[in-house]
Amino acid sequence: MSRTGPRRSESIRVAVLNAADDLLVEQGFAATTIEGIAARAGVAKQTIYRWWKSKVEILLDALADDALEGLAWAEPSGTAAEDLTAHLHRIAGFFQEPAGQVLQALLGHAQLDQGAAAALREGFLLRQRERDLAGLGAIIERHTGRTPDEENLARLTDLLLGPIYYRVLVFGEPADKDLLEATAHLTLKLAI
Amino acid sequence: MSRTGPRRSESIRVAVLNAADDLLVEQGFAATTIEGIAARAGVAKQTIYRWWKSKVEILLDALADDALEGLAWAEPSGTAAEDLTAHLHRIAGFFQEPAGQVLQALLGHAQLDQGAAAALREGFLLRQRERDLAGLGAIIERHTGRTPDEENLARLTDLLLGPIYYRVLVFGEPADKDLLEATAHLTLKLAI
Amino acid sequence: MSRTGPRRSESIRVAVLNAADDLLVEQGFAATTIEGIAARAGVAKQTIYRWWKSKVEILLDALADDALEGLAWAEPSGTAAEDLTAHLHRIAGFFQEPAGQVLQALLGHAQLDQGAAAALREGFLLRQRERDLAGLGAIIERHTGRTPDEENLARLTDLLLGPIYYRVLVFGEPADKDLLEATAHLTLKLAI
Amino acid sequence: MSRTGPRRSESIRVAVLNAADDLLVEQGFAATTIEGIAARAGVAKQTIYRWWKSKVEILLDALADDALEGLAWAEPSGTAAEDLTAHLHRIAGFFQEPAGQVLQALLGHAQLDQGAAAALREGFLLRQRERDLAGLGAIIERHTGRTPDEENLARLTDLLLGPIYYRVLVFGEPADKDLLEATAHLTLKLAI
DNA sequence: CACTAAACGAGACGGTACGTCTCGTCTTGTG
DNA sequence: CACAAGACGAGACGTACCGTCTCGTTTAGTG
Repeated sequence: MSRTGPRRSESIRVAVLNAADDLLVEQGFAATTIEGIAARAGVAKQTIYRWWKSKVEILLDALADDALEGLAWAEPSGTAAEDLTAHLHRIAGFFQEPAGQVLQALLGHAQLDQGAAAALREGFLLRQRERDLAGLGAIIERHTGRTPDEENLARLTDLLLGPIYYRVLVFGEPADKDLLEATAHLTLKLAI
Repeated sequence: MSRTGPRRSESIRVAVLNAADDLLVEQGFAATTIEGIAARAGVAKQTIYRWWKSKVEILLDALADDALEGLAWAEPSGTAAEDLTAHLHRIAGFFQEPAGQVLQALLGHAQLDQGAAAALREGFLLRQRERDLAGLGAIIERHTGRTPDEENLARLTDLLLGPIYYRVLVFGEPADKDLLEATAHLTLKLAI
Repeated sequence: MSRTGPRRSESIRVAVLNAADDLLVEQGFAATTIEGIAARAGVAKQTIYRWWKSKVEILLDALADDALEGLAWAEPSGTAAEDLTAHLHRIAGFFQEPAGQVLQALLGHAQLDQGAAAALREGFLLRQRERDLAGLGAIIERHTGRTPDEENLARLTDLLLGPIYYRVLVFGEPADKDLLEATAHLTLKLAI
Repeated sequence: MSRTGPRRSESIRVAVLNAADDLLVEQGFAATTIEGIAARAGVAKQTIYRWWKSKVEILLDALADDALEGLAWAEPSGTAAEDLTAHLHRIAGFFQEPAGQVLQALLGHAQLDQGAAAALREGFLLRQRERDLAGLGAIIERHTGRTPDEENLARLTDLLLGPIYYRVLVFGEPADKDLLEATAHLTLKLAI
């Protein structure tokens, strides 16, 4: 016997996530307040508090939809170097998009708040880590015929993704083409 | 003709920087408020606002003293690989110390606030970048006898430091020994 | 042709009135919210709003049953002074009972809300006024053989009841025995 | 050594009391919210909460200035009956003025809230009671040459003021001329 | 004995005000 | 004139109820 009464409104959920996204891109993280989101989404504050605990949760929700796509690995389709370089470009481009800015903000906030850090990890980063390991593993396997062991794969992933995140998070600017290619080649060199 | 009246009190400056440092480590960035710093330092709020524009500036000030030391490159003293690995360990250790936590917090906040990002860049990151370029350049030069050109050196620095910052900023945990060594070796391989 | 479907549930009506009564006595008027009444009565909010417009209406409903009895005039049975004094004691006692507290709260709220004042007047006070006029009139008539004219009777009623309400509403405490007796005697003195 | 720093702003105090007064008269007690008072007075909410605990305290403060004057006893100047009647008219008129409406609202709210009742008692009613006892006592003394004992005086005061408050608080309308005169005469009759 | 049709529980929703918190500015008197 | 103390305007916080609304479910009658 399912429960009675009205169900959670999907249109509200979407409106809130969009409002949060928009505010973050337009005004930045600090100005993205629950009140602001509520006003922008045309929704009562209490309605937001009913479904989300904090703006971090909202942004995490918003991220879940968009980032999985933006950071997805394409099917291997060329040489290993081409595939890797293409993926790095994909990442660099992602951080220019709204969803990428959301991720960047959440990563920033995670440095300042243990709880947010844990939530981001559980809600997004670990999942993404799996996909990164799998994506890189698939390319290596296709190229060498062998599946790298877990430990090596993890290390290779850090080597591959480290520099690009470093440029974005520390210097606030996307990595340039040459760096991406160098990173891809170097990672491959170690992988073989 | 020098002006009359009391001059800026150095003891207040130190008390404020220490209070900020302490609060950040003990309570985190969000709880490190100007009000809190003032109370902890036994100083009036207005006095702080007279000399600093924001808590970011205070922390930047605090960082200036400590981080330059914590992230300094030692004189080359062994093989290139040894020197690089040692420096990476130094960095990893730095993020466990108070000064490292201040830097981490400022990097986090920089993702959320354009102004803070610029201030951090001007006040610390660019200076540190120079030192990283110089430090890595010196090691390569000692090993190969040749000075790498600027472009290559920048790329090598990103490859070297990227993974370690990636692990700290994205996963909130220090890079493990193996990753550090792999990074150092790989960077060297490309450098030669 | 009478309509189909379930009829208004009497048990709900009683449960709501009791819940309201109880809450008022236990928690006070402000804490007597529609939500609280609904929860206490085990009833949906909408069900309450279907049958009552406000908590004032609910309390008025609750009063209707009890207060008519609590403020009723007994049959004249002794000397006029005795009867009057007895009735005043009845009133003083009434304000200690739950129903009396409900009336007191409604009188209080009526000072703050024109609509509630009107509702209380229509729903209770005017009816009670009639009964007070009649009750006092009957005693005077039995004592003097004459029926006082309306205007005089109204004035006498105000003189009789004023002090006791004054003590309750202004000082929050029941009138003492001596005041009640003095009031009764004085009213009689003027009546003759 | 007196303390440093800014002092409480008297102009703010006055602005808040006036705003509260105005709102109460224009919109009623329920619509007289702290937020509304703050907005109307051009003052931050926090500033209100710094100096007053609730809107009741604000209104009490507002009352303190005005009501002492509005309910003051004039110097005896005619016959006792004239003086008493004049004072009753004064009271009746007072309830038509803003200050009177404030008192009426506070009396109303006192029925609903123990704390407010106590505050009203302490902050106003007891003081006023003293003045009423003294005022009536003075008139009686001038008329009879004797000072009534305390107990009698209290009873006489209740008899004198009861009916007029009764008409206002229970029926929401001022007592008519005849009732005031009858009350005054009757009280006097008992006093002698 | 279906077939209405309203009553009912549950509770989501847009609002308003609450009382609290912290911000950055401004004001006042002391050393 | 730097400083402590702290009042002040501003505005977001998270909570409590408001009164309205939408859902299934339950409960009479009517045909």
